[in-house]
Amino acid sequence: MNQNRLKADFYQRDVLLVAPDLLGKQLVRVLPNGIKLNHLITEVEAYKGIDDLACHASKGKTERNKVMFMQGGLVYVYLIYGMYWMLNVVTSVEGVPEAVLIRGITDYSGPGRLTKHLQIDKSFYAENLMESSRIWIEDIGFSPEFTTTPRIGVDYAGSYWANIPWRFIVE
DNA sequence: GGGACGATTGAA
DNA sequence: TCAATCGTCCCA
Repeated sequence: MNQNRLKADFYQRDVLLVAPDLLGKQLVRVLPNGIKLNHLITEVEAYKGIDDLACHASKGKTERNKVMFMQGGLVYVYLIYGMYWMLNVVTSVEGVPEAVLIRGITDYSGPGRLTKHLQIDKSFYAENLMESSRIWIEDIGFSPEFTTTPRIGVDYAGSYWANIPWRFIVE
């Protein structure tokens, strides 16, 4: 089993290649009680490097975002508005801070709603998707059509970065 | 030590 | 339209 699990060669590419490629992939989460949850990824956003003013890495490396500077294939989670955990997948190679925010999966729309369903919290910070036994992503041979739009909730980044079409949504 | 703010959500 | 709710970051 798990021969379909995505590995380093998938994650350690440019975030603008990885983000749309994650659409239609299967996110697997094994809960503490052993229940296995499977959902297809339906919506993502790309956050790319220190120049992208909407990306947390644009303010330099901090305790919160340091995992973005590590190798692709790790998990970046952080708390937003004091109550929602955001699930991100780190991409590219060590030293290049990029990540994909998982904004939607089948049956659950919204980044805060899906992490609540999947029981994702701070304990997943820097979790390795290529080795973990409680969360990983599989290729089921599905590459859906998708559309792009500007990213959500990043108006503070200025018109250029707030309007660049780096949100990817399954049709 | 203090204060402002955020890659959201659901209810009014 | 707006409150909930708190870790992180920046300034003093």
